[in-house]
Amino acid sequence: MSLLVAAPRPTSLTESAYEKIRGAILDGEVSPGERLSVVAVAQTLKMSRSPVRAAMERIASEGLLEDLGNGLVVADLAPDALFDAMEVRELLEGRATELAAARFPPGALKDLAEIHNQLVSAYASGDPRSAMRADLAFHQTIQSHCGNHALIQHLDRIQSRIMVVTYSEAWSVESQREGVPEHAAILAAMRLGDPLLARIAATSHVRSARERLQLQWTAKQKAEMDEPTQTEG
Amino acid sequence: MSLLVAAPRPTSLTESAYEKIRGAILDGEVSPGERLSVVAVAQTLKMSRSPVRAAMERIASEGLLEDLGNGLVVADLAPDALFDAMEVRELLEGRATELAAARFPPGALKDLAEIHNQLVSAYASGDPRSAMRADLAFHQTIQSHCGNHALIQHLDRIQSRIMVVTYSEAWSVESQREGVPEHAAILAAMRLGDPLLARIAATSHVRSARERLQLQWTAKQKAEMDEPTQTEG
DNA sequence: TCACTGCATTCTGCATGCAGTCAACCGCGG
DNA sequence: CCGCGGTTGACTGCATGCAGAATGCAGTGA
Repeated sequence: MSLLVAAPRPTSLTESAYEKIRGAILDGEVSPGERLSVVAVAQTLKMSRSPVRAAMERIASEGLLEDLGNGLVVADLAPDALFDAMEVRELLEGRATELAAARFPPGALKDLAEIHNQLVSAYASGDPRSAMRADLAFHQTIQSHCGNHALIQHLDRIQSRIMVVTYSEAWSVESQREGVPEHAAILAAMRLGDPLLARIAATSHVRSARERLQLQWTAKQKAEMDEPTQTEG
Repeated sequence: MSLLVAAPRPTSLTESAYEKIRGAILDGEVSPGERLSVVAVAQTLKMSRSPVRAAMERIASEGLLEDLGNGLVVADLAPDALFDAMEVRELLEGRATELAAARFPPGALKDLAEIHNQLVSAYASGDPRSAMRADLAFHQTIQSHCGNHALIQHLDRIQSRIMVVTYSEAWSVESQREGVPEHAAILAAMRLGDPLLARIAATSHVRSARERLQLQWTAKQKAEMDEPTQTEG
């Protein structure tokens, strides 16, 4: 929900609103481009505008909402920006996985294998939402043991932004299925406790994911070129 | 001031407050640990509490202010956290410099050389504040040409956090003087337009800076061990 | 002298009023 | 039928009121 960076118990209304709104965005309940008005959300959440407004501004500063002069819309990422973000993630994730491999506790290793199994079965049963969740949990479990909090924070943020976009139907989760063997490779590297291998596995996994998205995008572009807006012609 | 991520003209009071407060923190006008109350700042800035509060919450979400239950204090970083941040910066900066080297425009090259000269003369005249400013400008000039906006954003944020701490007197700017030849190496790599060389130069520069800070820290620790708080003994 | 208690001040967090602004919609003229 | 201006509605941004909580201080008692 709040991805990885631990959130304190919602002691204030603002905190509560923050978690709910952010959760809704990350869960794909509201889609990129969709507009969120303070008053509407405040009514839904049954609180006044102040805490809602504060929460939304905070989310906006994290890049999940975009301030379009009037109102706030769920942030979308142009394909190029998405690929840029994936590149940053590749860097950070590679390092985090490397660090984690050197100090990964056996208990977490079991958890990781379990999550991996969930991922596989989620794909088997054709449940993309669960698959994305498991995918995220897989990476977060590793990251949480890297021992560098700044690294975790930045990964958390960039993953959030990526997730919001890839949740949307525009990016078929299907193609990410190909990432499963790559996950297996990462898992194996963690089992071996081999930092270098882990880093390579993680890095190439993220890069492959990006390349799949890019392929998908160019294919879509081509399709639109061949068949322009149906209203025309 | 706002480091790198371009800020729109302060069209709203909130934006104006944001820039002023953030600028004050980054310029070291308020030190880590210092407390900022909304009402006090609002009076100073001659506006109501609402925009000030919004600005401060935003800055807090960026990690420059810390919410200590009551009030907001300028964020400090424990030494370990600082070193962690430097490690992230090393990763990102290396990549950004590599990307920039491959596409660095000649005009920017002149600017970069100019900034480098400013840095050198700032050290020569013993002006640490100007030196830090020039140091920052040097890296930002490079980063701004890396072509990856997400990368720039994350670098901006992590540099901000690092700056706030290193501005404080606890970290002698003096030792950073040793970084000058490293800057020269980066400049040379940019002149050559050699991405790999640029990356190595940038990476080792940041790593060296971190190691200098670490040395300084352990030395300070040792000194405190030898001579505990003067009130004792 | 030191510890404790009660008070007063101050602050945060939230609610709400108000003005300016933007957008959509409707009706009118060409 | 289409374009255009006016009107209405809604929403944002800012100001401010208010209750609860925390903090610091003064005064008292040991």
